[in-house]
Amino acid sequence: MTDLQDFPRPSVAVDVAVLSVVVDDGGVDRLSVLLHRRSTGTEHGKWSLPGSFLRERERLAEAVQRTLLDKCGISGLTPRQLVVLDDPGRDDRGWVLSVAHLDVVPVADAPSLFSRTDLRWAPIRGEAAAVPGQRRLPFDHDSIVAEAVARFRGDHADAPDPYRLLEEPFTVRELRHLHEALLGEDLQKDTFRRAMLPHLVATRSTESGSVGRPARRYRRRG
Amino acid sequence: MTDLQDFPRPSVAVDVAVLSVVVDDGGVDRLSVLLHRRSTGTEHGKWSLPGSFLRERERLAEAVQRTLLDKCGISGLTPRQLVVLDDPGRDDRGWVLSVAHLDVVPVADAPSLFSRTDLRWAPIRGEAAAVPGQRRLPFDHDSIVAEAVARFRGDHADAPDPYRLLEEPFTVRELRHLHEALLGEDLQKDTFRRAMLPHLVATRSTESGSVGRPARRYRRRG
DNA sequence: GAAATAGTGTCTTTAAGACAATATCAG
DNA sequence: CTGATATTGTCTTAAAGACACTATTTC
Repeated sequence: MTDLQDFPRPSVAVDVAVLSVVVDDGGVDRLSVLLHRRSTGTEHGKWSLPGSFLRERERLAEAVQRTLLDKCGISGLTPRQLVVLDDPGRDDRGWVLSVAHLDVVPVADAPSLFSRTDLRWAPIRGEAAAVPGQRRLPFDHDSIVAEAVARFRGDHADAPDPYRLLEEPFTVRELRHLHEALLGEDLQKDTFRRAMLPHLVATRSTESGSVGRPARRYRRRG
Repeated sequence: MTDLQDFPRPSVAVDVAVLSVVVDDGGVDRLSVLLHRRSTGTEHGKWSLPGSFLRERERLAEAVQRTLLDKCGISGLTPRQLVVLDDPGRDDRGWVLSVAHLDVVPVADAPSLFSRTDLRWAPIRGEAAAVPGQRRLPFDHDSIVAEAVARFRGDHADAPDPYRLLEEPFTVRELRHLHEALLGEDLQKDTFRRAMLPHLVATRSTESGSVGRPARRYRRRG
């Protein structure tokens, strides 16, 4: 029988690209990624993706949830595995594999993180995080962000808000604005409505208070 | 600075679902997965996916290639990462993470592996490997096979033989037979041709020797 | 009623699928 | 020429996109 002790073992970390749609300085909804920086007294580290090392016999998803709770105070999300980064030179500290993850914060919860100085929402330009004064993210975090954004956008091609950024029930317009923000392009309202309706169930309630005909609210089907 | 020694480290393995299209007993082309069994003298282990432990500072893809060379005598393939299996109880020997991979053997090379008693091509039924006398594969290898098959089939929806099972140049009919075998369903010949032609470039050469109008041979575009 | 937004009818354009005619080879 | 298979024409059907009309609200 193979003895596990015969094999050298790498450190294993998890890194998370936490995405959401938040309002930028110009008042525009933008797909953004949550960055974290270590703060020791008055010293600040570079902005990077939240991550941490896997603990003994811990599941990867649990490690991600623990990381988000410890570093960002976020809970209740559902991480999705993306890819393993295995370049032996990727971390100066030694041989570290990192399992990259994607997770998503509901739009209602995203603004609360603005209050912290060790966290920031960086808008996505193209497929990369745009941080003033910092060209790139450390390690291979830029490629993780690119992978997360590509996966996230692809999943929105035919399903309504599959990551549940919106609280139910919502109007078709809210849904469309969300999809437009995260795809970075405008969508035709009637085509979008017809594509999404089969995946939605109407509720009794309608929007109120605004001008114009009130919009019906929907829930996701299934 | 974080000291890596503070963290317990898991063993990390790679497992590979090697797929190809091979002729079964009935003379039918079938999508199949390559299984391996340990043979010590007259004792035989269960059939399972080839796999091994990651070596110090080794890349995952290299570990896969080394495994295939050592256990199956195969070289020259290009492994693709699928998913990390992280259930702490998945291996009785201890805490072992496994990075599942998909790889593909060209149809021309697949038959040569039939000669070995420690290897076998198991046809895929549904999304699982069918092995007479063995209901399931050990560990979580059945789920790796399912994941590999799903990924492999999905990648064939619009691209001609993306994993390069066929040697160039090939006729549209050979290409269609390949796709039919791995999808497990018949395809309409004219629709298939029109879907694939944009991704192919015609060569000067045509098939010869068979009855009927000779078919033109093509190469993949790009 | 005017303005605004929701929701639908329908026409146009494009793509997919099916069927069948034509093309080119071996014998 | 006959039989076989490749290749293409074209008709039918379905989907996507665009445009405009109708519906329901606030003011």
